[in-house]
Amino acid sequence: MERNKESNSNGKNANLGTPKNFLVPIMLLHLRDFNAHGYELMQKISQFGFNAVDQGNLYRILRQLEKDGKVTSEWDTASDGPAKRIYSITDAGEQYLEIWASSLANYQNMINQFFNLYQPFFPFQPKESDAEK
Amino acid sequence: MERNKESNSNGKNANLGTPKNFLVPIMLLHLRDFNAHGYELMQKISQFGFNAVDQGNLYRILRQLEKDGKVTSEWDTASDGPAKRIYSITDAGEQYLEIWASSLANYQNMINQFFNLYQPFFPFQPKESDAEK
DNA sequence: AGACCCTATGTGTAAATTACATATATGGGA
DNA sequence: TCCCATATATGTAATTTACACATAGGGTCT
Repeated sequence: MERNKESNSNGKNANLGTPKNFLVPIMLLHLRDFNAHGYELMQKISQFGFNAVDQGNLYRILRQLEKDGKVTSEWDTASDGPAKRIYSITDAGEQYLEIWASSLANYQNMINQFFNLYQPFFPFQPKESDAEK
Repeated sequence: MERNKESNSNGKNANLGTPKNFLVPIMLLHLRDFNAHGYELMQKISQFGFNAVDQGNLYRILRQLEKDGKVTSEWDTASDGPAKRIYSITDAGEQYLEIWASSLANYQNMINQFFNLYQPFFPFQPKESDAEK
């Protein structure tokens, strides 16, 4: 059966235009500042501006990043609760984050271009609110 | 056989983080300003900041947009060369473009948040160059 | 002890999206 | 005629995302 298309009948448009793999740089960015396990990352990231983070996806990405040598992990069995897999970023991971940053900057420019063309007709203006007195 | 992963051996990272369906709002935006056929759109858009536009993808998107009632088309057999399918945006298309705009604004904020956290360590700064004198 | 919930990490798989290759046709110029 | 630029389109593999589900530790309430 067919899944809901973007614009479904109830008018909710959940996730138009989210960039591919956007979780990747966000995760690496957090891991650059502090080591963390998946569940912890998930909570921090959900306060980042996402509607929701798919945990299955998040754990899968972590495993893939590890396979690619961009993060490393080890079990923490000492602290309370179920064992946690603590992730740390590697040098390769930081370099990869740099590449991501330049890519995001590039896309940022595209969005700006979009709004440059868009605004003349419909002055939506995302931030930087009006108040021209 | 497996396709190239993002970061391939020669260091070229073609398309990290390109947003999903980004062609859609760009195309609608252009169609809002003037009716056009696919080939024409492709050329204008390739000057927008994309490395390359997949024409198969572009034509497929146009057909899908038409199926969804966001654009309409008619053949132009009068002018030179092969027949062109001229597309026009509909009211539904313009509304859809609005939704896209707010979605892109939202993502713009996320990127800004990203750079707010990223910069303290690595002052990449996408635009708005330094010169603090 | 058993039921229940929160933490924590994963796998299975269908759907959606993108990338790459290829097919077809018109018309102009050499 | 052959080639090239224009113009539209399909086939299909690879990638990415979404949604469902599985497993397990440890605390609390009864």
